[in-house]
Amino acid sequence: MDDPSAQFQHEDLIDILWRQDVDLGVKREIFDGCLRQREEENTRARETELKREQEFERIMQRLQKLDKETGEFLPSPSSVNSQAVPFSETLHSTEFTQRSPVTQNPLLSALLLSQKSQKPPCQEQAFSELLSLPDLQYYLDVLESEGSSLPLEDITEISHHNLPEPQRENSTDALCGITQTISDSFEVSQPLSCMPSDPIEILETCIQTFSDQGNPTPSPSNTIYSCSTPDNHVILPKCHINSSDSTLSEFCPYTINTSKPEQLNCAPGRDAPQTLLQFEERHVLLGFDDSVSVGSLDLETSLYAADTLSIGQSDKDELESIQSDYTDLLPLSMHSDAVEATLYETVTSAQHQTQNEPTPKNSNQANPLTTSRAAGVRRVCRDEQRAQAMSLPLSVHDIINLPVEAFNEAINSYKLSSAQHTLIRDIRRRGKNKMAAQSCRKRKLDCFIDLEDEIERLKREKEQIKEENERRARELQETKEKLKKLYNEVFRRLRDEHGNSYNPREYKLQQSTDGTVYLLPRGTANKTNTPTEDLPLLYNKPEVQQSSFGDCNFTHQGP
DNA sequence: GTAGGATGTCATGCC
DNA sequence: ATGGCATGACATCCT
Repeated sequence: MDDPSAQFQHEDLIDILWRQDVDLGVKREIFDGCLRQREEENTRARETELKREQEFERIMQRLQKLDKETGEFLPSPSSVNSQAVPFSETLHSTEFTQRSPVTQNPLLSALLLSQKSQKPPCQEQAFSELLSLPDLQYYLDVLESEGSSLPLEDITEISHHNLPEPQRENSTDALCGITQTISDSFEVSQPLSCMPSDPIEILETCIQTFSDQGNPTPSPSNTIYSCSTPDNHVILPKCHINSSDSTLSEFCPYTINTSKPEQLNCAPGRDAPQTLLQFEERHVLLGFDDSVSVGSLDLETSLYAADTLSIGQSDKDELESIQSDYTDLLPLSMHSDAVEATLYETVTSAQHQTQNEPTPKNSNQANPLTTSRAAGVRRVCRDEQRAQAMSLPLSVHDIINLPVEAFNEAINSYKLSSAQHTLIRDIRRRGKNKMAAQSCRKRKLDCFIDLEDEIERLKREKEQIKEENERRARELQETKEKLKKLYNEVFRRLRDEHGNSYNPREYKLQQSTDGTVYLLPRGTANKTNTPTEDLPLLYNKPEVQQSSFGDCNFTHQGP
């Protein structure tokens, strides 16, 4: 401490800290002795290193900012500093010394300071060695000249290429050493956002970390904030995610799973809180975004938020998909009529509002597709909700549509309870019957349509037949008229052997089936078509007789 | 409040 | 015997 003013400030700070703890029985020598012993150990080297540490601090700040490339949400510079600054600097913070229960406890404080005088120099020694490297100095210059926006890899690349050949390997090693040292010190390797924002927690973590230096066995507190597990599962105490805990949501980009996975296969309890909790955890496991999975409140918020926006068709489809997912995943225990009505109101409200038109209540202009879908939201999903509630291993679609053999193999491959077995059979039966009913109704409708078409066709055919009949009746009438005229003409020209005409009231003409025409006296009922010998044969085959009646041949027989 | 359409579900018979 | 299909009847929901 060559600078008298700096030393005065240091002494002043010690006095302030001591006065805070004097009521707790801490002697002045605890502070003074430890610090002075430490000051004696470091002396001038410490002074120069402090400068470089400040430089390094600046570097670390910029390195944290550079981490934008990973898309990670970085903590505030204060928390970053808390990680990057050596532990001795942290202890000098008045905020920590005033607030931390560790430093407020004289025994812990003394122990802490004694550890500080022993352990931290190892860390500081490493920093000193690193910062004393010539290539690191070059790296600092590069940082100064290139600005703070370069990613770490780029900076490494630049420094590596710009460095003289012998220094390149050392520079890379130095950077790796820096990052390794930091990660070793705090066991925070990936999302720094998972570090606690509370300085007290940071301090306690650091204390535990430094206390465990040299002990390879990870203590719970050592790994409690570790975010670098391979499967990205954040090891944290129970983390309740809800809309009110926005801070935690921000600082926990990876959702936390504290339940065993196999628990999700168990049938959920009937009590709503537990079901809701499992519902949330299921979302967590499925990797849903927090904004969607935080619960019904947020979903409703998102749904209603969509109300105020003018969204396109794709958005509407997505919204409906979300709604479908939501209703599909809604546990059966939540499926009371009230909840159902509320849900439906929510869904239909969103749908109506997204169409930017007034609610078509009791209006015939309601979009049939929308209303049909709205009804379907409730109806179609019942079995899906039951399946979800019973944690059936097959989807409803598969349950219904799989062939019998595949279906039996599938359900035999799982160990299902009797309730699950019954439900899966019922779902298949209902699904099959549902499709059968739909096809049956469609057939019936088609049948009605076909019958109506047949009725129309038959009506048209009937009209045609009627017209044909009328036409033929007219033709028949005309033919009859012609025949009557012809008959009268024939009868008028007919003569007996004396040249007298026959009386039409006494005789008539009749034609047999073989074409022969007979003159029959009226009142004679010739039932047969066979000509008799006593009947006058008026017309016969030409070779039999010739008569004088026109061009016809008559056979005349007297009465 | 009521009528009517749409749909789901059950019961039953048949293959 | 079993499963699927067809269909009438009823219930429910919605307009």
